[in-house]
Amino acid sequence: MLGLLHGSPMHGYELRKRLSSVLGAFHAFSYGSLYPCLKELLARGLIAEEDPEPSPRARAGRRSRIVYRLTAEGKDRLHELLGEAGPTSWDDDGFGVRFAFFGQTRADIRLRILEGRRSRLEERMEAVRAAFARTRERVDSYTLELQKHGLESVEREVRWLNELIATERQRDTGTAGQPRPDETDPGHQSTSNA
Amino acid sequence: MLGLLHGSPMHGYELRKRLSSVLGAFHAFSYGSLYPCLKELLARGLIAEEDPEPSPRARAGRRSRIVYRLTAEGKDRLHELLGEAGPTSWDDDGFGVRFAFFGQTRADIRLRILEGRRSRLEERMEAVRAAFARTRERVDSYTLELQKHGLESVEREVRWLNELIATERQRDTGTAGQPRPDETDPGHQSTSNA
DNA sequence: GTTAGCATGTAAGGAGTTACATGATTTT
DNA sequence: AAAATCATGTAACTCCTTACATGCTAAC
Repeated sequence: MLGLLHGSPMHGYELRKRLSSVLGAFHAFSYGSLYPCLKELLARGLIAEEDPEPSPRARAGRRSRIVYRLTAEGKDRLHELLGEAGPTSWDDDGFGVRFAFFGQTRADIRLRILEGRRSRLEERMEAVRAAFARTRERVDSYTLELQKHGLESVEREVRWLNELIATERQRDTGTAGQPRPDETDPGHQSTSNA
Repeated sequence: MLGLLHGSPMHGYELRKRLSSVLGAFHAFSYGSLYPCLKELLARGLIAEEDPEPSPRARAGRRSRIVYRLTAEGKDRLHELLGEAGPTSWDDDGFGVRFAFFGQTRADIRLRILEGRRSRLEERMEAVRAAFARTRERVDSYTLELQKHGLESVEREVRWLNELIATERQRDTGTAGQPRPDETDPGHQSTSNA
């Protein structure tokens, strides 16, 4: 939520829609948790109500939408969270959220997160492969097929991470002094950029 | 848990280890939920305590391990659950569990579950692609890359399902009268089978 | 005989959902 | 003006985890 509000001020209802679309693959939140969360962030001073700009046509008692914006403290906390190491940044959700806001993250931290995620996946692969070897003869072929598919998915993600890491390194060393604001896109093939 | 106990009677501690290895990719359970669950299944009569076989060396008050076995009612309930249609059988967890016990599931139900999962994934892909087209120009390249990777993962699973479905259909029509207990393995490439 | 790991259990609490309640704005 | 949808919020509940408490069994 802090990450989305960093982009632009928003009200809760829209926040939820964006949450579903940006993090849709990982997680969505119901209003039952979203609004209490906004409340707490407000109490902690990380976000603030945008005062309703006194535009010509605005009615006095207009209190339907409540637009929140990120405070300076909120910005600090956001970058603290995005840069945080540890288990929370390696699991599916934690990594996904951090990656989604890579655009607002320092290059060295990006690299650390990508590498952390890769190590974690490699550990998991080793564990699965070990269990694989141990139980190979005792499980039916469906279980085997499932495990194989899972393993290949993880292998695929590791290859993806390798590409991203290579691209990050290249950008780091190759264009040290000349930041290129565009061209942030790591080796893509088809998606037409506008 | 019913599925694992269908394989062979077990005590809670071991049940948890198997749960982690079979469903590891999807979910693991802590003892704090496992033992209460066993208790409830016992109360509902779906499992029963295996009476400690009076082996020569067994002491009287031996109450360290409690081995549970599936009752007839438990077996019924298991097959009812595995064959159940609806959302619970299409999400990641639900499908994973059902697939893991395909060996104990009727062929027509297997097919229905595979096809249900495929439809669900295809719906999701359509939704993501739509969001993709809508927001393409407004998101940074990292978000785009993430969505692309997610989409490709789903596409990969759909291809996997297609293979499985084809294999199921083949087995259904091709070898109607002659069940081949081995050769259950659908078109695999590398894994050496013992 | 003491440490390490097996084995069972419970109580407190975190995190999020569902279902409900309410009102404002836009569309038909 | 009715219906749909936008928008905010709360209370009860579900599900699971963490942390703790307890004893057994095997190894050194």
